[in-house]
Amino acid sequence: MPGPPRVTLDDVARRAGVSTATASRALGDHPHVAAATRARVREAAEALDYVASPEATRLAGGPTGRVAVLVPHPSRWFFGELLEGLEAALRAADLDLVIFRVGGPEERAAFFARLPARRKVDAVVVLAFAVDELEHARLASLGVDVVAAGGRVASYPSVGIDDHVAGRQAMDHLVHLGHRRIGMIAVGDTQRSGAGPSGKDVGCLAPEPDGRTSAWRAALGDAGIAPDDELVVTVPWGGEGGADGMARLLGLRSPPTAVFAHDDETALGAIRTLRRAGLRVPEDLSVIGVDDHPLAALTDLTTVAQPVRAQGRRAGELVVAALRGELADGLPPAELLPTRLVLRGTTSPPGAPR
Amino acid sequence: MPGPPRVTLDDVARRAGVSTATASRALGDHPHVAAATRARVREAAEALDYVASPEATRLAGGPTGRVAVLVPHPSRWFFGELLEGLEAALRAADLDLVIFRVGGPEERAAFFARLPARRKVDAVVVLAFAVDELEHARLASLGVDVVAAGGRVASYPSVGIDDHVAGRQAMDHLVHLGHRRIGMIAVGDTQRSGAGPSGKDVGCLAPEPDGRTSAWRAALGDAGIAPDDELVVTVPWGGEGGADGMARLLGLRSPPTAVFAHDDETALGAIRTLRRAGLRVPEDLSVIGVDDHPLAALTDLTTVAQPVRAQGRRAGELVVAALRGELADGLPPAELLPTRLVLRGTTSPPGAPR
DNA sequence: CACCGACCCGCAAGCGCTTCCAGAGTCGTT
DNA sequence: AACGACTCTGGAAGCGCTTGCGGGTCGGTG
Repeated sequence: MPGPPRVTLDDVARRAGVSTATASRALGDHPHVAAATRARVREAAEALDYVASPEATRLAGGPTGRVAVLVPHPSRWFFGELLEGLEAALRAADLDLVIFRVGGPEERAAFFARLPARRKVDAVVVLAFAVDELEHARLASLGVDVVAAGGRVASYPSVGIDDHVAGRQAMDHLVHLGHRRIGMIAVGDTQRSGAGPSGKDVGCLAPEPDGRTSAWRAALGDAGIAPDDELVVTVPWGGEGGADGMARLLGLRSPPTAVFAHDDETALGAIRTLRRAGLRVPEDLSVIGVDDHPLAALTDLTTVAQPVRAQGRRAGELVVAALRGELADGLPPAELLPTRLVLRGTTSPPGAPR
Repeated sequence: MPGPPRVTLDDVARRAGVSTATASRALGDHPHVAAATRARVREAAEALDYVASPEATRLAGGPTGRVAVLVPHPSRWFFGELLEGLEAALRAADLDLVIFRVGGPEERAAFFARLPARRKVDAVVVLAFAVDELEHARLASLGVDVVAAGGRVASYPSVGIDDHVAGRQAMDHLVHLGHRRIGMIAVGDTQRSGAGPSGKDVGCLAPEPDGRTSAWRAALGDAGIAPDDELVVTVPWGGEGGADGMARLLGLRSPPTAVFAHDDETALGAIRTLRRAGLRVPEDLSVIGVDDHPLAALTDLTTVAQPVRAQGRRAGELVVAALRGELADGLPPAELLPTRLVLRGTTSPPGAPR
């Protein structure tokens, strides 16, 4: 399968009647190339349907035009959405996106040990997971720019949401409705959360209070309610986790009248448990999540919406800026996109139909 | 950001006391290299933590080690899952996955017009969408192998499920429960469905009866029920589409007692409409979908499960085989993975509580 | 004991592109 | 009118690796 005869830069140059060097400069937007010449070369390239060989470009010192993205779970809505935004932004800048799945600890270890992205990309985007010191060092050894999206990793430019604020939006809503005993289903999946909002460390492997959980505590405190740690259960990510968490909460001597779930899928799991237990939502128990997953609208779930795709897009833009060397030095920028409470049918005042 | 000083093959060769050529052959498992020499070179490479520059390797005649994947909607579970399986299979073969989003017609046109993958990849994987003749030609001009996953594209090796069989599993279940008036919510999104099961054409843009819809008709026929075309509504993909479809079905003079939705998300949308209309599921109306989306389990939705990730993985394996030139000539293989009815709580005999 | 393969190995020619360096014009200035 | 300062372009040297080709070595034959 030799494919069609490849068009080389020399072909373009010849057709445009210039040298290879000039052709290269013309195509590369270098200064000191007459506008007319540049146009002629462009035209020739266009006519020949020329595409530079990434290998040769890179070998000769140029950029690869590729960026790697480290994604824990491509099949989850959150990551898919992030990926979609990222791809759009990078594609607009003519960059290709190479994906590397780093799900479980083994895959993760394998990735950082072998560093398969080595010398293949110009930048790396880390999607929503904490990076420990060792990993940070390995990444640094790649010698490329790194950007984090969907979560914060101190020391890298990043874009995400303020988990604490999002958590407050959810909790305050519950508190305003009159709930006093509010449970929280936290997710222990470190893959999912980034470093804490004030995380000074490179990463956080210890389950240091994540923003959403700290919001639970703070909201309660502000309302003059003593936080009861029994009301916080930590489960693995996913619907089943949420279901388990709810079951545990229901098993308490004094169950909550409302539950703040780490995210929508967890919330949906919690709701299934409630339904199976014969409890009505929101009459008997209110539930709120975070994300505004498309299925939240379908299941009438009250939630705190976050602009996921926009986070991906913005991260892509940061990458482009970094590659152009346009990123200001000093503190890496940490952009926080706004979240918004979306009222639907799974929350109501305690003990009262909506 | 120059990164660490790179170790070249020459360094390794020098350390092993051989020429670059020999070092290359030793590392590349070529014949005609003395075992002792090979060992010495290996050792030197190991000691120096040598990693070949993929660029140089490729430039010198090798393959790129990259494969492109064309995906319509990365954020949808179905595609994410496909991607995940694909990535795993390719990574195992040391191939990188470059993603190209080809959602709307414009993006699609842009992709095929610019053919950005040209010379950048060794193969292309098309995820679950039909390819028209023009596109097929463009793809062919890339001179690379093409594989389809999650849907069939005649003329390319592919892996997917038999939509007709899956549809029959769903429909037969409904028929066996005693339903006589069964509606179908089909999805008009051509992105989602591949060519019809008997598609001889390269692609199918016209909404030729897709497998699931033909199954609706066939199952009814086999049960001695005259198919009423009024009961088939076509909607755009997604929960909202499903909700609309259900509303239309409910508006019929004689509404169905059961509904077969194209997929789980559509089914979930349909259920929302039912709930809002005050109808109970499955007591008043049964609903079944296809996919076994993780949220189907959470919402207790009866469905026909399909092994999505496996489809991706298998497609990856086909790519690897193709790259090795191991694919038998002649008819491109079209693998069909099995689907399975998953009984849950949204179906029951008509007019009777479960 | 001379001769022929089989085996290994080194030399060197690229793969396609970027970039340093220098040459040839073109202007503007004193 | 002459000279420096630029602007634009071409020549050529790699980037790191693969591979065809030819020259040594060695063991095995007649």
